[in-house]
Amino acid sequence: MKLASVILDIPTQALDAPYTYAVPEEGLFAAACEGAGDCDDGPLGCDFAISVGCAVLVPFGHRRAVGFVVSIGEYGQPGGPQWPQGIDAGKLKAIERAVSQPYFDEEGAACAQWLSERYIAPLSACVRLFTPPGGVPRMVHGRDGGWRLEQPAVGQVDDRWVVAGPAFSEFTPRANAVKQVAVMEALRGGQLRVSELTAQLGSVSSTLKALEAKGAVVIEHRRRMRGFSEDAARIAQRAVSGAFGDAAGEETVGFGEAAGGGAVEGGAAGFATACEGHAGRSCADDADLAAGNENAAHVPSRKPQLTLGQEQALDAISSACDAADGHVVLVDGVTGSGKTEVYLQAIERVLAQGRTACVLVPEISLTPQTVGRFRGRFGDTVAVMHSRMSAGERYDQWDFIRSGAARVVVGARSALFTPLANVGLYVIDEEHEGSYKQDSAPRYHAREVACWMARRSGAAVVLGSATPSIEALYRCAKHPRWAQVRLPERANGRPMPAVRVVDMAREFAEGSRSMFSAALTRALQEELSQGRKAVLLLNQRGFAKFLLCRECGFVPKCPHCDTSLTYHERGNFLACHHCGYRQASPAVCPECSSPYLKKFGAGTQRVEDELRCALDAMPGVGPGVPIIRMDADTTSGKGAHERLLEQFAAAQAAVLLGTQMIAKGLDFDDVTLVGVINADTQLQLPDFRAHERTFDLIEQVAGRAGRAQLPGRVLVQTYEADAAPIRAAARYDRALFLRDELPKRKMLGYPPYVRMANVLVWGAHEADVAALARELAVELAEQARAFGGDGWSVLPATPCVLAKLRNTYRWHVVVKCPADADVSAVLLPVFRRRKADKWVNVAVDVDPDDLL
DNA sequence: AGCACGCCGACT
DNA sequence: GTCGGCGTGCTC
Repeated sequence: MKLASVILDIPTQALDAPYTYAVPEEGLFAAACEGAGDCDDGPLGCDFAISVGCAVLVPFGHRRAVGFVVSIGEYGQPGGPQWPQGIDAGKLKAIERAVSQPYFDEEGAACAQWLSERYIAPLSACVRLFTPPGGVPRMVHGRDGGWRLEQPAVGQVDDRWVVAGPAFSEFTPRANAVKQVAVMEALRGGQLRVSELTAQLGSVSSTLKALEAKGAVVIEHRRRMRGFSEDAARIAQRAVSGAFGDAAGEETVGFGEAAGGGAVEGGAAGFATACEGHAGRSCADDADLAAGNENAAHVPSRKPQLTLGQEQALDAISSACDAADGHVVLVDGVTGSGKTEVYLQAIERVLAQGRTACVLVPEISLTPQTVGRFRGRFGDTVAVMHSRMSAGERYDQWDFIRSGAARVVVGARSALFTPLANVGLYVIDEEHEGSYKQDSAPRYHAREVACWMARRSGAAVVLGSATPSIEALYRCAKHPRWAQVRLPERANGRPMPAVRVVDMAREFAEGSRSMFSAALTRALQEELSQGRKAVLLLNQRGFAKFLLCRECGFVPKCPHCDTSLTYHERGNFLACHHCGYRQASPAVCPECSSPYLKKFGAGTQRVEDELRCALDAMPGVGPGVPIIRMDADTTSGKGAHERLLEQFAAAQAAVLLGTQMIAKGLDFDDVTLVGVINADTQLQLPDFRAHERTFDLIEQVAGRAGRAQLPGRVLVQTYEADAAPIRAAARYDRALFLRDELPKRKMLGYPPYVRMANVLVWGAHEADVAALARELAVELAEQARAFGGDGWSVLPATPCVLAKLRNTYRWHVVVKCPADADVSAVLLPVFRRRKADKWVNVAVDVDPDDLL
């Protein structure tokens, strides 16, 4: 008997296990659709073969449910589905039918399984990562109270095209058939969309019908690829206005050609052959899906001469690829060292071997410029996947990947789960970025998933960063499969801009109350009055309130944890959210007795107002110099991000004022000044990664200045001028930073010296939350003692730093174990046997990015 | 006794 | 997530 293991698409803890069903013999073959009247299941209306990765309809209790097949095979076959415990043969039900094409293969199923165990996450959530954007079939309540299967709203869209028919050349319309003449005339220039024809000539439907009956034209339905041409148009515009990607040592590669436009049939053939599986639908013209991005056609750009460092990096990557065992190469290169060019050439080699490449980029740097660099080199074989695309665009890209025509995928972390076959190389750019960690279940880290996938499939992983994570550096030092390559020089030979640290405590002592120091004000005036541009970074991360003495820079710290204490308005006390220590809030600075103890936190809006006043008062600057503000508020709309950058690029002198999102990816030749308004906020976050993030941020943002011929300078305002991360960043001295940071991490028990799991507990009633968190802490401690052993510890349950968020109270329990221990394996049983609580939620964050 | 409600467990 | 079984407790 053939069995299938099915994960139900019902996100409930009680149902989160594989269910075994019998596979009906006829279900293994796709039955051809008999006729239009037969199927009421939506647009596809056809049967699919039951195989791994399919959505299937299964009987479940008294109803039917949708699930996903994760394994299939003859009963008893090793590795195949298990016979369910306590179920006798008669009780085993059969899958009703498959309701979709396969979304993933056996490897995808294995990955979902691994994810659920590694990140202690629901299987259904892990499987869902692999499903196409726009959704999957699901059971819904009908109006009559019954249940019916609903197909996803998002699917493919077709355009109707008019092409010359078999009798095109012989046919001459009657002279008074004005529209027919016009249509025939228009067609002489080539095929056209019906919509274009309608726009030119008005209603043409009856005309076309008549022409089609005569055989003069044929109306074809062809799939449309959404989103492509708009993207390409924007890239072209950008190329003209002169702002482009991380392209040190290169001209505006590829963009110039793109601006010219013109249709080229690129990469289409593969899609046409691969799409024969679309049952019951004509897909001969799906080739157009790939070719339909008319404006996006690129002439492959020429390769620039590599620097010695780039050559070495490329060699290391080639060896990693040859090893075919999940080797990892960390490309540790300063901003502007030409990491992207290394990726491009490494990908080229992988493609030449017939394999594909998956490139991950942080969401915020996934701009048209970034995509343009890849399309410039690999043309229409590049698929793109990120959250700012519409569901339709993402669906089309997903399907394009599944067709096999896409050879390179560039996307955010979720691009790992697209159906790209035969991946030979995973590239993770800006590897240190926090956005590679998903903040909902499964809380995976893209780096870890890529490494797992690479190991399984004999691929290699390239990590790139100017500021690699401490974890990555540590693994390069310890792990035989990890290697590090340095690119210490910019590809164009320009020096890194000088960084000056401005001591704001001293400024304050000298009587300045402004958030802009005298040095920054002077620098702004000098640069802007000469028609150059400035980027100001407002570091908003770290909105947890803390106290800071404006005279000496003192910040109250926890005596046990070396994290800053968080200020609580209600009750006026300071608390450590790691160990629970608390003390009354001091009235004056404990160090210098100053009464100027400031609660920290300032919004972009306020900074913009103050900056406006400052600029208006400057000789040679004044109200004519625009301030372009980029933060979560001003970039929410589709394309807003690009629009703001275009404004900045187009302006003469201008200031770009923004949060984190301006720290990377953007690259303007005429930016000569970079200012960090408040380097401290992040530094003082009560979190173990606070110093690392501060160091990273300054290094990253410094790289934005003086990238071309004009020298750049960087001003970093801080109340903590002596703090190691700031001093080290100002000198581009990572070793100095690590000498300060690593001993602390080791002593206090933080990564990379330990592994952690953060057990989050949240709910509407704090008492319930606290009680459950304490209960869990006890249970986890017992489990750790029994199955963990030496080097394991479970910290007491405490409120999170962000103790109340959107009206829910948050507590957490931190588990630590040795760096080489399997924290998930020990904790998993505790959470698998736990029943869900009605009022209080629990989630586990394995290898958390922060403990907030 | 008859019924409303809520909790618990099954669901392959 | 949904449903049915069963216990509790209230009402006729």
